[in-house]
Amino acid sequence: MQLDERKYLILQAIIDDYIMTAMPVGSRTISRKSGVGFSPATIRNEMSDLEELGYLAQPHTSAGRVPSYKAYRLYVDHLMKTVKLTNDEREQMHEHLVSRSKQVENVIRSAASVLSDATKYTSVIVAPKLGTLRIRHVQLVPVAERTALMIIVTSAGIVKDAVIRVPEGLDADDLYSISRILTQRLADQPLEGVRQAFSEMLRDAEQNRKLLGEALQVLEKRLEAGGDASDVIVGGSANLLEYPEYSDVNKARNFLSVLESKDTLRRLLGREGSMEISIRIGPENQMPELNDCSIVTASYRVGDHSTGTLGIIGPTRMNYNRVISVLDFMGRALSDVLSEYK
Amino acid sequence: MQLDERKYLILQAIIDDYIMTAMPVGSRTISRKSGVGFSPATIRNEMSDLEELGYLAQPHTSAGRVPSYKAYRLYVDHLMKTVKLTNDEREQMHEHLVSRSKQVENVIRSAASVLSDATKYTSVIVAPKLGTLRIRHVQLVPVAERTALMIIVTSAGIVKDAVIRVPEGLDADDLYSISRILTQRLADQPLEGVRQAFSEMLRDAEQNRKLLGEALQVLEKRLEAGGDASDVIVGGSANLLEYPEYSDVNKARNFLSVLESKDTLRRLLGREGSMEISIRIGPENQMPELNDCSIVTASYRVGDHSTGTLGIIGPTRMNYNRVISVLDFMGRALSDVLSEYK
DNA sequence: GTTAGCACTCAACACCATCGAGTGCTAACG
DNA sequence: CGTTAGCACTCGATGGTGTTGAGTGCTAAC
Repeated sequence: MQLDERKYLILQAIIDDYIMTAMPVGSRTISRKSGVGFSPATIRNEMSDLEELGYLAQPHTSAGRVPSYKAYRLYVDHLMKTVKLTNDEREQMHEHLVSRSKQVENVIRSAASVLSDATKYTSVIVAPKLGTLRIRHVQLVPVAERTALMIIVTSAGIVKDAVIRVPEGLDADDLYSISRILTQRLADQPLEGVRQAFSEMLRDAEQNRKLLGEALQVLEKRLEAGGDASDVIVGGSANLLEYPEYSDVNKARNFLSVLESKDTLRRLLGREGSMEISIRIGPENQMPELNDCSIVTASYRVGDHSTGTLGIIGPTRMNYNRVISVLDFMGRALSDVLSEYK
Repeated sequence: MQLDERKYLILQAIIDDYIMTAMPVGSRTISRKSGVGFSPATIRNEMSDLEELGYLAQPHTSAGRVPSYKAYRLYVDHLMKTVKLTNDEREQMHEHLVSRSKQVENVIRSAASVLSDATKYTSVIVAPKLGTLRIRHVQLVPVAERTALMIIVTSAGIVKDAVIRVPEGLDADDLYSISRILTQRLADQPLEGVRQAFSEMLRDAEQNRKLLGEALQVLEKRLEAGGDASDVIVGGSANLLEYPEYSDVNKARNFLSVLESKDTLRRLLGREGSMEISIRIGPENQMPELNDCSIVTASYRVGDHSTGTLGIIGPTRMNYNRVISVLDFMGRALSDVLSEYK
């Protein structure tokens, strides 16, 4: 059996309704809707077909139908009519985003709360991937006897810092000289390439071998760890309780636990890196805990590289339309704000 | 009417039981308990007295009694027998705490998750108050044309950074010289006194007035804002859903919203600064949303100053005993770890 | 002063009838 | 031949009813 025009129309109406109400949709409801000129009986026949095709499911015999994952997939791929954000909304969001300090972490934090406010779902943002950023400046700052803070300023203005041990007897001026050398050598290198650069330096400057060795180690650890917990920011986790699908405390707890595990989130969001919007519906997430959730992500850039991800997590019956518009806009806005230093 | 020995005993037994079960406790239950050698009837009489005195309440006529806030207050003040943590637990917690990077934010993050793991409640930690920290080093790092990052290393090793605009034509070396001057002047000053120091410098060095003016402004803003969102760290928010008092979704949402508002949390925790443990039960929190919650806080020090707060938020019937032991231990452990730089 | 006994209260639970939204099928209609 | 009205059927939701049991308060006896 093929899907004809009318089946599309009806399926769309069902999904639209279900997204709003979270209640199984009956034939009468659809029939009454504007744009559909058929009697409940006709609709019932079509619904029966759609069920057979795997797009709809019945919770029980005498209930309406609910969309299946397959239906959502079809919906986001073909049926959805994109809505635009009003200029008002855009302005408001943009304003919130730029109003705070320019520090990257703060910008991202603001972005997360703007996202969750605008969508009423939970938002997650992953900070720029370190590997793709370029080093702008390296600075060693004395902290205590034989201890220094290594600060790395990148093209995104982000500061990565780490405490390292330094050989005895180096004062602030020594550290500055070393910083200068480090900066000269490493400036404009992507963090990824930093390793070779370091090894070259090790050959050159024998006397500072120990210091550089430690700095290298720390850097490497940073890189492979992929950043720490502060790099994944969650906004609006209270929103999830607004939706009836999480009024079951166990489901809600499940969801919350996922939100607390930053590693999992990073993994979930960090899969693809294109500018396009990625939508994963229910089981497509490959995580049993998130079988009833959808994740919509977009990515943002710092400078020329696509580096970070922003996303919305919500029930499968989320308002994809709205979420996509918001994410798309915010992705661009975030890229703009963060690329300002470039 | 006065509370005699037996009334204390019974009240304690009731609270202990209620903390475990969250169910109204009846006279039989108490009577059966070891240590109480009276029949249910006797206990009933005593319970009736205790109710009249305001220590107990009855949800409805034919139910058992539940402790009132007044009872919890009495409990934590007088009745509670302190339990010690096992050495095993102490070691385990300490290990988790020091295992990660030494960066202050990471230490605090670890501490929050250790706290919530150990207590099964939600933990909140407020980073050291800036005002009491001493400046160790100030460094300006070029980020882009006319933009520099001002990094302030404090006695706790914390880095406060802020983007500031600088006059045109200053290169890295100029910034370094300025940093040196700043460091010389400001080193060992508490952040609180920084303002006067700055004004003095403004008089001295006319030519850098603009730069310093901006730096001063930024610093001031930082100080009065009391830090940004990253200074309040919440751990184990999923834990709250373990308790039947939050199986009502609305209550849970209430709670979650509070946890998301970092400002509120800072206010809630930041009230007192003594090393002692502070316990606020139900309405004592002065926040209607938290009428069913208790907040137990301890403070930790960096160096000599009492500066930050760590706390547990949970239902009023929380296991005060355990929570207090854990907080006390963690307060000390955190102080040790953070004061290492001193 | 303590306790056994007893009548009373009331939430929780199971049971049952009713209601209504929704379906599938069939037959009639244009 | 597609569409629709009509109708019997299903089944969750709702609300009323009776029962159960935990718990109380009171009184009288120990």
